[in-house]
Amino acid sequence: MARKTPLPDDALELVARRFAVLAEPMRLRLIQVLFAGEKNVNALVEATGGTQANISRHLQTLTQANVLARRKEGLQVFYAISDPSIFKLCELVCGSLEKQLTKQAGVFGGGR
Amino acid sequence: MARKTPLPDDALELVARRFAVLAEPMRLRLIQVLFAGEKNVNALVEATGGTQANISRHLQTLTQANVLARRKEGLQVFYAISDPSIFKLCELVCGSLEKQLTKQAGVFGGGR
DNA sequence: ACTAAACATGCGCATATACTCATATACTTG
DNA sequence: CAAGTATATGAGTATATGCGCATGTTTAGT
Repeated sequence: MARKTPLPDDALELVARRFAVLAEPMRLRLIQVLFAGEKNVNALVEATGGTQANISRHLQTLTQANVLARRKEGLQVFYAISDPSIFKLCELVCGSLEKQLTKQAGVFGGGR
Repeated sequence: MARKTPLPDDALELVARRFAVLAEPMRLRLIQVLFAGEKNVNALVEATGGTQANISRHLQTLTQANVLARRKEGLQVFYAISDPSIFKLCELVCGSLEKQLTKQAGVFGGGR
């Protein structure tokens, strides 16, 4: 992003939208659960403890942002992470936050 | 983030907040301008074309999130990027978006 | 002490969006 | 075709937040 030409407003809004998609705890929870692999909606509802309607909406948001991929199989719909950069994104943010929080309490599990 | 222990809700909210800070075009604009180095508020107002009040608020948000560092010098206040992970974050998102948009129009400049 | 400059902040408005409830749609099975 | 299951969506509400306007606060100069 250290480019000579500044990003136009259109591009900035796209980047902002991208970050906004990741700015909700429930969506992060879904992403985290999907790190283990593809899951159908019902499994995600149970894993997250959310309501079916709400989970469905979040899945729609994540899919429209091309973060998740949607695969329909009979009655069920399976979702999976489709953008590999999500892994690094989350690692970066977690690492940065851990550094910041080292001075304070340990909200994060153990290490790394 | 592919850890065995799932992140607790507290941590997820922290991560979400982190992303939310980066989910505003004007804040991204500020960050982009600051990639070139430390600047005072007036310079940032002129560079972004925003109002002084609004820029000041965004700077406060970014500083509270430890994305920027604040340095007071006489009448002026200088801001600079304090979290180096911001660079990689923006690169990752931009790269991912460019890939997605390759099929469509070229909103981005030339492409690194 | 007064004035001016640089920055921050209280307040109100408008908009966005996450959530819940109820209902609709799509598909399978009998 | 009827009924049931899995998922999606429309409507309404509550909360959050970005913006503009006006004003407050801090510091420098005379």
